[in-house]
Amino acid sequence: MLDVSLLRRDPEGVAVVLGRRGYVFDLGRWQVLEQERKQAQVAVEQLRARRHMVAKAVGQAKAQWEAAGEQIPTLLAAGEALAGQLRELEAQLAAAQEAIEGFLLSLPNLPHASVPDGPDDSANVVCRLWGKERIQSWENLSWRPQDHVALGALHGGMDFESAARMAGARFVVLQGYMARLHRALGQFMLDLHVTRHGYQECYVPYLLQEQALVGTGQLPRFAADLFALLGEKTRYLLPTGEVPLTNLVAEQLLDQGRLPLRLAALTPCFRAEAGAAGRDTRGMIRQHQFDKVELVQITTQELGLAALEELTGHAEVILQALELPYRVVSLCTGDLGFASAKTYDLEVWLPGQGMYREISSCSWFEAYQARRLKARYRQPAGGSVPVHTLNGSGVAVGRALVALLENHQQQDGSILIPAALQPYLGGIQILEPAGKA
RNA sequence: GGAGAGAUGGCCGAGCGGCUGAAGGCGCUCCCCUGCUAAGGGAGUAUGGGUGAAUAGCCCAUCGAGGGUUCGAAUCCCUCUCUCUCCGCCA
Repeated sequence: MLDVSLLRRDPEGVAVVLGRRGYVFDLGRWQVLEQERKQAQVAVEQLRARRHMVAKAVGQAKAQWEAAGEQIPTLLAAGEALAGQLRELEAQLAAAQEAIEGFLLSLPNLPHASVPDGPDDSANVVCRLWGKERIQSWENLSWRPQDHVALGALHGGMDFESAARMAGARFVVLQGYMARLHRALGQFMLDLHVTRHGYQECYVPYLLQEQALVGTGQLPRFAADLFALLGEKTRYLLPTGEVPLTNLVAEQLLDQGRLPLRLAALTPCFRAEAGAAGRDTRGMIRQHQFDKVELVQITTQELGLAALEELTGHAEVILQALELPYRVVSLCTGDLGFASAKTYDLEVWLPGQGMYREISSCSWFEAYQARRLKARYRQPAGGSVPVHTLNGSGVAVGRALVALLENHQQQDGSILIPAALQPYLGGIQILEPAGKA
């Protein structure tokens, strides 16, 4: 949610900045809503003030019965009339406020000044590249690298058919060392962030109520991306660990000394992928269910932007440790997520497909989520202000598995295990295709 | 699932339908005192909103949430949510 006082002070300026991300701010509608709200509010408050006076006068008249007792019936009648008027005006005010609330929730965040302008992902800016030599070595190869689906078939243990039979499209069953490799990746990542980057490990609910998803910005706009559960009370499957982790500070007033909070969790994620019909149907790239290590930081206004660089670096360490080439991309205004002020995507190189694919997305929400969540901190000078929230994948487990298979394959289809991961696989250094060893 | 108790400010905790935005304590801030520390004395200390040039006034809202009764509700009634205790069941 945007800062309401900023909207009141400078709606034209807000319209310009929102225009950078291709969002058309309805200035006229905002002004009408605001005027209606203001009118209704002033009227209601004046009436309430009069009601207070009357009610107080009744009390005083009763206290001095002999002197003022005869005024009571008049006062009661006046009060009754006021109460009737108030009822009507309060209904008007409530309607006006509801309209404003809905309007505010529908507005995306303002892109930060450092975000490049552009209409879509073609205008994203590559900030840096890691593992260039590795990518070049793929180009000089005498044999053709396979994609992870082919490698999965070769090794066994990656079963899309069984998954489809029981769950439908966009699911997978992993078995044997594929399943173990998947588990090892998640454990390795979470351990690294906890022991080396100072994140607090969290275990969180996977079923969430509407309010939590409104807080982080998935609702009300993106309900179609979520899985909702049937039942007497609507709950949603988490689309990302961001939602429970960030909601940890909802409705909280934190001491500045406790910030920044660094939180991490390994959770499944469930996405309806409603807008992606027919896209990435092959393999494990785009699934309805996947695991992800999520990093969340809760910090101050001063530290917000720097925390984005730090958090992105934390995600990069994972890819470096797994020896996976990647690039860091600054999303342009047109590609920026709804709630984000600035986002870096980490795109891993997939030699089997000859392209980069997103494996992590690190975003700084400024105070946008915090206002929705009512998450504030107390400043030493006094006063409380909304926190800044950030999150990033550190990283997506399924896609990491894909990247690992494709990047560490040998000509015979065997997979070399990076040194950092070996302790999580009982010291195994190489996975041989089924039937070969 | 059954029976009962509860939800008040940063925290703990009092609160008769009107004079309670809310006693008292803790914490915090400032001042005084003591050579340092500890102890002591004094003052202050919620949030959001409206109207203001204003971080000045004045006004409104907020005592878990939402309804209701009333001229007037933290206080009475109803519904919901959550917490606690006991019983049952369970990984």
